Formats: sequence, C-alpha cells, structure tokens
Amino acid sequence: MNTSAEQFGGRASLTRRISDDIRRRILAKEWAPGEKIHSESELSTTYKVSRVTVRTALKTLEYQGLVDIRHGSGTYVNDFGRAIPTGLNELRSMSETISELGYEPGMEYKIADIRPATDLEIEKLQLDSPDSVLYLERAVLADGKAVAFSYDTINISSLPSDVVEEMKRGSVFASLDTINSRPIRALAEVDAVIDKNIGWGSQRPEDDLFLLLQQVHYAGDGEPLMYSRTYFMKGRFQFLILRTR
Amino acid sequence: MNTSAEQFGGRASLTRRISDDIRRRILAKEWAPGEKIHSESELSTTYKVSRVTVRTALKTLEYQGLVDIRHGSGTYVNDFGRAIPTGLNELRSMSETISELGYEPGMEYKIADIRPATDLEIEKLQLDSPDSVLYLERAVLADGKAVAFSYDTINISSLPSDVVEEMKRGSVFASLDTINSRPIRALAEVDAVIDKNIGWGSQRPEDDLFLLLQQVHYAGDGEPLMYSRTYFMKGRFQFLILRTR
DNA sequence: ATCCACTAGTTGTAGGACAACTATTGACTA
DNA sequence: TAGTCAATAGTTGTCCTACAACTAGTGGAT
Repeated sequence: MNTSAEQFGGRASLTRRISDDIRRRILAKEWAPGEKIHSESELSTTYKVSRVTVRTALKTLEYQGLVDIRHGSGTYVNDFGRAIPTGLNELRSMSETISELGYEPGMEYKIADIRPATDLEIEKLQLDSPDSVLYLERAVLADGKAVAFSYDTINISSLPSDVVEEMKRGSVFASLDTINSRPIRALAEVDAVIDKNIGWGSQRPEDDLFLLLQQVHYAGDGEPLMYSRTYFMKGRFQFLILRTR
Repeated sequence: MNTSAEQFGGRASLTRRISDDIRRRILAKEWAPGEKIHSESELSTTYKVSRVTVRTALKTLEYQGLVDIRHGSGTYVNDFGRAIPTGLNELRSMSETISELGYEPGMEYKIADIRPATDLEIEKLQLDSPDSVLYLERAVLADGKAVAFSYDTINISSLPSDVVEEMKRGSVFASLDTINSRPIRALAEVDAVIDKNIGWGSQRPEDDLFLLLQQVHYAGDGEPLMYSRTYFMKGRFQFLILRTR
C-alpha cells in the first residue's frame, strides 16, 4: 500500500492504512466524482479485513469531505475535485501541500538560529523561562517563486541535537518524522495584516498586504512542538476549509 | 437527549445522537481537559447501545478534535475547549457563533431583494439561467457593534415562498431549519482584501482592510443552497481552525 | 400511465470474542 | 535502596455473524 505512515515505521493502525489507500485511489480518479465506490463488504474482502475496519476508514474519509455515505444506498465520491486534499483541515507541511498542487516546492533560508525564547514563544510553546529554541525565517517557494514568508519557532527541549542541526537546512516536518514525533494536531488562527516589516526580496507585495496563518503544532502527547507565523501573499495560494455539521 | 437534530424530526442516526450528547457533556465540563472519560463498554451500557455505536460516535469527536483516543489506555478530553465550538471547522451560522462567544448577536439589513441571478451566482449555485435568487446585504452585529459585512445569495428555486419571505427579516439558517433543509456542508475560501466598496456606516475600517470568507453551503443531497461573502473587520473576530492528520 | 408490493443490495446497529496495547502493581535483583 | 521485570487488570483495535433499516429498481395490478 505504501502509505506515508508506513514509510516511518508502519505503526499506523489497520484502519489508517486502509483509509489512506482508499483516499489515494479516489484522488487517483479510480472513481469519478458522484460515482458509487465498491460496497463495504466488497472492500472488506479485497483488503482482507473486517467490514468494521472498512467502515471506520470510510467514516474518516466522509469526515474529510471526500465521500458521502448514504444509508441503504452506498458510498459516493464527492464532487469537490482537487479542492479538498489541499485544504486547511488536513495537517500537512507547506512542501507537501505545494507538491500536491503540482508545483515544485522549495525553501529559501534567511535565518536559522538557536537563541533564548521570547516571552511570546514561552507562552505559546509552554516552555520554561531559560529554554532555547530554534528560530527560522524562510521564504516558501513554489516553482522557484515566493508564495509566503514563514517565521517559525521550534521547541527543541526534547529533541536530539543532530535532528536540530538537520532542521536548519531541510524540512522541519521531515526531520521530526525521523524520530517519529511529527505533529498530529495544530490550532491555527487566520488574520489579514498590512505590515511593512514582513518579507524580503523583490517578490514581496507593494501594498504590504498578507494573509497570516498563525499556528501552534502539537505532538501526539499534547506537547507543543512549533509556533509558526506564515504570511501568505495574496493570490498565490488558495485557502480552503471544509466545514461540516 | 434533546439534540439539535431531534428538534426537527429526530431523524438523526443513533450514532449521531450519542455523539451529540457526549459532545454536549464534554463542553459542559463534565470531564476536565486531559481527563479520561468513561470507557467504551461503560458508555455502551449506560446509553443502552452497542459498543460499535459508541466507538463510531467517539471517532467523530476525535476527528472534531474534542477527544484523543489512545489504544489500550482510554479516551481523553482535549484541551482546546473554547476553540472547538467557535472554530471554522464547525458549520454554524454567524449568530450562533457570536452567541457562543458570549455576545448578543444581531443583523442590520441593508438590502433584501429577489432578483435574477448573476453569472457568478449561476456558476456557484449551479442554477439555470433564468432563475431568481434572494440577495441580502447585511451588517453582522455583536453587542450592537458591527463585526462584519455579509453579501449573501440564496438559491430559492426549491423553497416555498413563505420561507423566502421569512428570510428577508430573520436568520437564514433558522428559516431553512423549519423546512428541514439546513446546510450540512460548506466549502469556504479565505482571503485578505483591501476594498473601498465594502461595508457602510461609521464603523467600517479606514484602511479598507477585510478578511474575506467566501463560501458555498450545500444541503444533504449535495444541492448548493447559498453563496455568501462575509467581510470581517480586523481584530473583531477570531478565525480558529483545528487541523488534524 | 400510475401506483404499489416485492426484492436485491447496501449501510446501520447488535453482541460476543479475542488481539494488541497501556499503566500499574509487586516481586525479584543488583 | 534503587532499579528491573514479569504478571495483571483494564482499555481500545479488529474480527465474525446476524439482523434491522433504508434505497432503488422491478414488475405486476389497477
């Protein structure tokens, strides 16, 4: 099946692996939007798992907005096209998202320092006063063009130093993956800002207008891992949110 | 149990009713954040339903970010208390959200007309060309103070005329409730805009800066019900999104 | 042409069983 | 004394089988 979860240990639950695979098949257009996918019994035999597991997997996809499960009728692929998989509901790294949109992701590092935490960072990351943090300022690139400027603070108090060194150059999420502590939840806040001090280079907007995504990422045990402010430039990125009842 | 679903017909599934009730109990602080709630078997006996039903209900709450289910250990209440019910993940009317934040909601009507649909509206609402729509321009009030300006287009092609008349004055969501066709899904897009033509009155911002929430609401059968653009004034509203894997 | 009982197929819920995992306890060891 | 580890009780994950509830289509009766 080769899910992303399997790539770092194969610890994902059976339900998760099934869910990931059906999701992949839907995004690969195995079924057209509006079309009915295989029944739960059929899927359970082909995957060689119980119907309970398939049901749980499908419920996840339903909540993600990918499918619509209709009692007595079947499970249908929703017609939101490629909008959903790039939405804000799913927690993904910027690189992953850009890559899924069909662009070549990139990062341009401006600052990568270890320094004492500020008061704001101590509060957001629930740190002790003397703690040091890894602070990054980067431009997020899609096909070589800047789409956002990111100001990230990473809680390194419980990270090995070689992993921290790696983060100074490569993807933060990928580095966290190697020690199996990728964030599983983030609380994000969106705002519109006009700020002359944000961004750099020739590609920053003249009207100083940005869409700010401010978020704290949490590990599985609830510990805050990263506090990041990402300033998106207007029109270069689409922010989609699926809202459900 | 008195869930919102029961109030208009009681057609909600058993799982849904259980899920709603446990959610209510969590938000009512029956268990403190971080605390372990009753086990699945215990819940299944007290609710007099099968463990399957309880599990499915809890899975929903987990996806909504309310609880954390840990294999072999138990189900724990997450610490995002106030963020969840007012976040963008949950589909609620503006009035409901404002009310949950502790303010007195209100609406100031500027325009409420029935007129032919524009090309954009025909596309967003998947209408036939000659269709008429209900168009509203309103200021959203919290404690009498404007927090946003809303430009809404409602698909009235399959609505009785008395309900449409009601919408011209009261809450759109409430009117849709009376005929059991409240939207269950919305696809929202967020953007930052500077626009001199948005808003009115003394409370509109001088810098013309707004956070735009542009969304299409869908009914249970997938039919588009409403296309709305809401322009929020900076700092008067918090946009929270819970992101999960 | 309309209505309606019937039916095959599908999802929803039930109950019982066992596997996999977690956290705690308490005996054993260095 | 402090640390290690096996045993254990409790909890969630998965499986199996069965039936209830619902949907969409079929085909006959009116």
